[in-house]
Amino acid sequence: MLPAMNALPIFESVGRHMSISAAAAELNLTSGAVSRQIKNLEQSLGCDLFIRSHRTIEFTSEGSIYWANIKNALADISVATDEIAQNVDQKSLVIECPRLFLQKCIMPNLRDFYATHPDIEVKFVVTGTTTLSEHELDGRIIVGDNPGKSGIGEKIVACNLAIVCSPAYLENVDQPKSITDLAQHTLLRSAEFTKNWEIWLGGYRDNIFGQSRLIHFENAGLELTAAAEGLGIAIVRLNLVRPEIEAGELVVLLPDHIVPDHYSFHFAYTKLQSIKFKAFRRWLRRTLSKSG
Amino acid sequence: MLPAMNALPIFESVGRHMSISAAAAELNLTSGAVSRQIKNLEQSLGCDLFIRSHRTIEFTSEGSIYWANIKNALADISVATDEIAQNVDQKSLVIECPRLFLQKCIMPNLRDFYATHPDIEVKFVVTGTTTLSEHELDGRIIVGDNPGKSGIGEKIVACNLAIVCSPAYLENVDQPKSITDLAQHTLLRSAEFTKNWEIWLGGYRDNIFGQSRLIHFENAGLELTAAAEGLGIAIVRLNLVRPEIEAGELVVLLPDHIVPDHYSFHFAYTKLQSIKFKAFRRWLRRTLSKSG
DNA sequence: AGTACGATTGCAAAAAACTCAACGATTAGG
DNA sequence: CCTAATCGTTGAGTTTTTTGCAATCGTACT
Repeated sequence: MLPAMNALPIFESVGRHMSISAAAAELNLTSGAVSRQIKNLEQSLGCDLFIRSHRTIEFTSEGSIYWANIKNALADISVATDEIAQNVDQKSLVIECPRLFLQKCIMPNLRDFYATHPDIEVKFVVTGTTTLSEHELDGRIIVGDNPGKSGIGEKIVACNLAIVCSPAYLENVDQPKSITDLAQHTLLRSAEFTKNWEIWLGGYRDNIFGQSRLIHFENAGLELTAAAEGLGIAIVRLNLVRPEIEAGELVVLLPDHIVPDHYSFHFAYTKLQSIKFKAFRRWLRRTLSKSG
Repeated sequence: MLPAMNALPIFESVGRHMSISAAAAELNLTSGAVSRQIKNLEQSLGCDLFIRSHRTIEFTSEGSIYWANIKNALADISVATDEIAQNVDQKSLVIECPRLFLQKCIMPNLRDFYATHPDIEVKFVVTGTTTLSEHELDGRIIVGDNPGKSGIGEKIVACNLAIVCSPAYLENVDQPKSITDLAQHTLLRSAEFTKNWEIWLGGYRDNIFGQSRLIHFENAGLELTAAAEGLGIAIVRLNLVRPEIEAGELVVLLPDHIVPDHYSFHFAYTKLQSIKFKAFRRWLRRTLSKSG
């Protein structure tokens, strides 16, 4: 009689760690999911595999015997699989994304990714810095929804547009109370995303741009630094500067006027057949849904 | 590296039969499902396991090696599982159902069930013939929906009420053209389901019963036999007499007046934890959705 | 007593597996 | 040569299973 096959690797992990939560961490699952799988396995077998006490678990005699057998069988399967599997996935994943997104959203979490997926190598490419053809790219993170492309595009995290400045900047000028007040201010602008101000200002665009002082920067990172230095008002994607806001280095102006937007992740249907790609996508979505 | 575990028993079966459809039959799946599982396995491994030609498949060299290894590992798992699994399921399933349903719907298909599940023993109990307490029963098939009971109840097959007689009966009398015409006829009635005529006649009940000739039988099977012998008009559940109708032994009278009804299957939530129960339920639903 | 930690569980969401039906390719029979 | 039948594959939609989240339980430690 064969048991629920997909519960076996989970059982093996739980038995090795002698801990539901440790197994969950290893397998990138929640402890609830692992707990259920074990429970289902036990119920289908008709006998307990673990004795639950306090906050630890230990094998029953059946569990101990079963674990040893399953461990060996899984090892055999693993060896057999490695023998014939030619890692289509051997080359690294290539993901394109905007510079600030890479710095603020990916980098801080990348250590976690490599910790849980030591076998997967990901290469990030900043949008616009290289000319990669479509098929050299495994996935692409962009602002908004990609129009007119085949494949899958999914929203991964909000990146609402807001305007910010440093507290120091406000010491010298009147705090703007409405969009029209911005005509009296210094607006920081980056060449990378020239549209952001236009989108945010909407109908006020021509009016404001005609009167306010503009300072241009090469990229959004510099714009942000300038804002932190008190040079003027920058337009930013809110989720990218959460730490600076929490630290008090930046404050959101006109918080009632925040324009919703989001990043999305795009890739070809066929990518879903790659185990490594799926692992990365899973991690990406999960990481951003927590931090975003 | 571990592959998709639940694809392995499928792969083993396909390799043993050297046929997608034979494996599908063995596993109670459609060939499409099996085909996909194999394809997914191949894609996750990054190499083909079978060569598809004409309408047959054969192993690739990798497939052949892999199959032998997987077969052994699965055998190990199976042995290990049998070692510790104390078949909670060892006792047979007990299912209660109406007599005619058993004869007409279950019996004709039971051979198929035992062929695909030689390890599962099912004991059928005719409703009303024994007094089994609730917890001795694994499931119950009844007409209509079970009111006021906890657990799961699911409609499994239609059993619309219709009236029938043999062609021979019609030779001696005028064929009824409306419900009121039944007053001039002989109505066959069984003690098992006394309500059927009442339900079917609805508002005409008192009127018809007062005038027509009634013959009572002990059970629905006798009533049906009597109808086939030309003794009168019987009320039956349409799906139970489909063979007789197709063979011309019975004809449906007043086919515009068929009262919809259905059998349903009831059981406790906890039964879903038994592999054998789940296999039976699956078979039951599938069999009846085809034949019903 | 209060807090902390690991395991469990109800519920809703996400993912995977399955069925159905249509289709393509090939073979056997007429 | 054409028609019917068979086997495997595929697209679309549905069902089942798995999972995450968050609340909860029970015990140990402070």
